[in-house]
Amino acid sequence: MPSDRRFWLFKSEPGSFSFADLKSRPGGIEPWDGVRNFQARNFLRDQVRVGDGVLFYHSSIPRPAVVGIARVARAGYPDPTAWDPTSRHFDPRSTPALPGWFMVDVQYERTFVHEVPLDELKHHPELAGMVLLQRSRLSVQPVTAAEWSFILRLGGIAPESI
DNA sequence: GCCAACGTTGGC
DNA sequence: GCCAACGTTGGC
Repeated sequence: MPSDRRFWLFKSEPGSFSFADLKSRPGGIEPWDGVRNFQARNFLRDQVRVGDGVLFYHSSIPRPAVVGIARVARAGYPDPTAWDPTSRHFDPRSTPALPGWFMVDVQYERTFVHEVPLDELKHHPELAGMVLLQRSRLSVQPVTAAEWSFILRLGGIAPESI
């Protein structure tokens, strides 16, 4: 594993797009479009790199949880749904010449042996600094290497096996 | 379904 | 540039 690998947490409502949906995609790859928050956009455009680790989080369900991991298959590129008038993510301020929104591709990697629910994340002092617990609404957020390894172990995955 | 948190918009 | 209004997210 490259030492400069970064880690992220991506949120998705499983009713719209679930981790099982990701797994079933050809090659396990999904274009992560439609992000319309400036802070998340900046991460996608400037910080997220190929090979980075992604915690896949299911939100807006009775038991929100990290359910598995993915990796970044393609780094930031312009999100074409922004200039598609038929898209629910259409934004007329963004054009192919001057794109306003960015996306990455993610690829399925491993399903956790045990889901790690939000309630459990909250109860580990090691995770008290997680962005998820402080700015819960951010849909793409950084995770530290220590948080990554800790959460993988909670999920039943040996971090050194990834 | 409620509502708190908070990001975004727009009037001034 | 401030800030009130508004819209959205997401836990519960």
